[in-house]
Amino acid sequence: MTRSRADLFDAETVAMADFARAMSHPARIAILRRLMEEGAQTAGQLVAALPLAQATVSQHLRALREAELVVATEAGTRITYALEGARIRHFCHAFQQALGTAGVPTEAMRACHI
Amino acid sequence: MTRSRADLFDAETVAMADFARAMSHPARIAILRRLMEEGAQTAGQLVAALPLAQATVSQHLRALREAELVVATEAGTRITYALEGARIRHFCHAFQQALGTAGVPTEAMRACHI
DNA sequence: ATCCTTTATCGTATATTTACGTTATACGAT
DNA sequence: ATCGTATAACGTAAATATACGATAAAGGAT
Repeated sequence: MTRSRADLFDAETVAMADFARAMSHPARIAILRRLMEEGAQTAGQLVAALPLAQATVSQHLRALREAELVVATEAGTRITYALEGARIRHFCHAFQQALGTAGVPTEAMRACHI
Repeated sequence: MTRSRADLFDAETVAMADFARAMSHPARIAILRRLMEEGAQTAGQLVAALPLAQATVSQHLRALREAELVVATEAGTRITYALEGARIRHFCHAFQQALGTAGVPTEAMRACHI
């Protein structure tokens, strides 16, 4: 990957790839799904819920923070994570727009019963 | 990643992560977007459209094939790639369902003008 | 038969990711 | 002040991903 990325592809394409990459590990998907289902959770709660060492979960949380898919708020010694709802929705929508209608019969085709 | 994956996470979570991983490189996003916008393309057309060597594009196409996001059909010496529309739609929908409504005000909240 | 085109595969160098033990930091409780 | 808890950051080994030249395989054209 010598020096590819922003130089070689347009910004929108790179942004979509970065978003997908942030989601490209089961642990990170599991974290996001859990935050969605249970609401905000502390790092410790997430560690307890995942089959990985604390250091590893912390590393995945950093990746999600850096991709701005979650926000962390400190309260004393605890750190609570919550979804960046707006940003996640934005990208789900972008994917839906860009790719989510692939091969869907058009109005005209359906009108003709093709 | 010593031996994680299917052992440690549920199938749905792994499937979503695998889909995201298949999309996690700008070249692969660019390929998918192009197939969406221009319709099916030969490998050669995709090579011409991307700032990467033929071998590299071929490798990205294999990744997309293995993730079943595209299908290849041979015609003589040419190989034409097309989107696996149904599968892509399925996952765009799955992400929308699982994460795409994060932080959206509920009916009840909106009714109360919160 | 020979040559050219098209595309996949091989080999390989480099970069990135993942996992985890260990250590550092910072807060709260005693 | 000391100790325990909660978390991030460091260091590092192993696995994967990325890029690309070179080569192989298979059709088509002459």
